[in-house]
This record gives sequence, structure tokens and C-alpha cells, in this order.
Amino acid sequence: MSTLNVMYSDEMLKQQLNDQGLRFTPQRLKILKIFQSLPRGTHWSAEELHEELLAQAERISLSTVYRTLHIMTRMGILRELELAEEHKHYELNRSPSGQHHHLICVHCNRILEFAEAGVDKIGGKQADAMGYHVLDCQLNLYGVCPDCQNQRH
Amino acid sequence: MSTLNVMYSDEMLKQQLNDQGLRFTPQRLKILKIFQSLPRGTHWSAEELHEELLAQAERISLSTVYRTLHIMTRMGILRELELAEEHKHYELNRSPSGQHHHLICVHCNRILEFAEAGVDKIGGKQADAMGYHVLDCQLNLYGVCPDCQNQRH
DNA sequence: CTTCCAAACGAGAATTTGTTTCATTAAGTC
DNA sequence: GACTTAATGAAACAAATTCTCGTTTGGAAG
Ligand SMILES: [Mn+2]
Ligand SMILES: [Mn+2]
Ligand SMILES: [Zn+2]
Ligand SMILES: [Zn+2]
Repeated sequence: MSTLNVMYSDEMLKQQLNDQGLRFTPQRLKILKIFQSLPRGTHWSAEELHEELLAQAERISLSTVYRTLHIMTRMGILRELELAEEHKHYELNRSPSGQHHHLICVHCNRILEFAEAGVDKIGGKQADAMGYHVLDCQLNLYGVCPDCQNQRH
Repeated sequence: MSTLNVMYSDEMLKQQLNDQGLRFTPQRLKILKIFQSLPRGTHWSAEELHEELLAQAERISLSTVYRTLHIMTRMGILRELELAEEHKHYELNRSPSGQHHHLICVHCNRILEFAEAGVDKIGGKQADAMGYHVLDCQLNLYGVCPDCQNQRH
């Protein structure tokens, strides 16, 4: 958790997997590479990741996509986001230094990111007070973006 | 939004519905009554609400349950929560005075509530800066509760 | 380098959650 | 009380995710 996950090398992934009794497979490496190649602010669903794999002529099943997303989330490599659509989104976990939060337009689903160190501090304090060990801290702001405010009828 | 929704009376619900061209039905009233009767900290899925209705011998279809949850969320009577399960949860909206956030155990799904005025302040500031009109501000802390930390193997 | 075994894989069935359709009912208006 | 249209219930449908199971393969051990 203290290293920047963007720098994950093949060897580091293999190490971290094997340490947990898990295996380093071409599928897992490929999926990590894809996330590392995405621009910041990209939040992909399992389906979107699968489509990209197909586009790159990688034959990785949807089952494996879902399995890998779960494992990498548990490992702290990815972050699973519950934004306001009917499916989950994933992004590279940039914590702690690059941690950020999300502003979601409930009309057009546009998502903006923003950094705010104060939130994580508040979250950490609250969790401590209740004896919880914090894994992730997500502030979601649901609202209406400027564009959607204008095209109101 | 300035009134405490817990006090919603039959007449207030009818008023607010009719003002929007919607109708005051026995089903909608019943669902509001149920949420008002629940203890704080109860977060119900559509399915759980439907089961309670059946238990009370109310014959309200699941379609109506979903429709009502959406409408009441849009009206600001209920709050829709994206906690880390595979379905949405609903609770009475107590904003702004009684607003609160959630601490979720990723092992046992236990949920604790906590109030923290600072979060909403930070959220409001960020949203303003980006021109968004905020509807809801939700801080979710994912972690491991004390019990689950102990029963670690 | 070969053997072995559990972990991981792919394919597809199954499940869960939520939405849509449509004929019927009933709320609100005059 | 009659009219209009929103709301309802039942059931079909759809999307997202999980499960099952036979096959493949990573990696440890010899
Ligand atoms: Mn993000
Ligand atoms: Mn709550
Ligand atoms: Zn928008
Ligand atoms: Zn727990």
C-alpha cells in the first residue's frame, strides 16, 4: 500500500501473487498492463475491460475478467467504485498519495475526480474511533453538472 | 429539504406528490410508513422491503416497490445508498441536520453510521468549485470491523 | 527436465437484481 | 358521477455477476 501501484512491474505482480499462494498468469499480467496504460480518470466496468481485451485480440474469458478484478481489488492493486450506475467500476489504486474522490452527475453520469486530503483524515479518525481497520475511503458526491443544469426544461 | 422527513404526515406526502402531478396512493403511503417505523441505522433493499410488506399482509407488487423507491429518492424523502453489496439500500433521508455516513465491514457487511459535518462542508466546497449542484454527499469507509479482525486465521 | 497437484482457465448455465410491457384499476379533476 | 391518465400487478425481459465443471497450466518438488 505504500508503493505507487502505477509502477507495478511484472516481477512485483508475480511476487505479490505467489506470496499469497496465487499464480502469476498471462491473463492477470495483461489486465494489469491495460489498467496501467489507461489515462487517469478512466473508470472501467468488467464489460468494458473485456471489450478492450477482445479489441487487442486477447482471448480472456469474462469469468477470468471478473475473477481478476476481485483478486486485484483484494490485493489493493485496483479500486472498486460504486458509482451510480448498475455496475461496478474499476481503476488503478493510487493510494495513499494519489487518492481522490468522485463527483457524479445523476443526469448524464459524467464523473469528475477531485483530491481532498481532509476527507481521508476524517475517515481515518472515525474508523479508528470504532476500531475498524480502513481499506478504502470513498467520498461520492451526487449532483447535477453545469451542462445538465442548463438543458433543464 | 429543510424539514425533517421523519415527520412526514399523510397530508404532506399527498401535497408533495400532487404538486408534481403524481398521485397519492395507499401503496406509497404504506411504504413511507414502514420506513418511518424502522429504527435508525436500518438500510433496506427493495427485496427486504417487499418481504416486510408481505409479512404485513400488504399485497404490493415488486414493480411498485421499485417504482416507489425511485420516486421517493427523487423527491428527497429516501436516500439511496451504494454500499458494497450487489444491490442498493434505502433509508429515510434525514438531511441536512441528521446527515450521516457509513463504515462498512467488507467481511461481514456490518454497517455503522457516523455523523461528521466536516465532510458535507468539504463536499459542498468541491462541488461549488466545479459548478455542480449537490443532491447527496456520501462518504463510505470500507474496512474490517473489530470482530472480523479477531477471527482472522 | 519431468512429475504432480492445486489453482486458474474458458464455456456456458444459473442466479440476482432491476426494468419493461401491457391490460386493468383507481386518483384527482370538473 | 364521468372522464382522463397515472399507477398498479403480473409476467416477460434484460443486464450484471456468479457458479459449475471439465480442461489447462503454474510452480514446487524431486
Ligand atoms: Mn477515479
Ligand atoms: Mn444510514
Ligand atoms: Zn450531467
Ligand atoms: Zn466484520
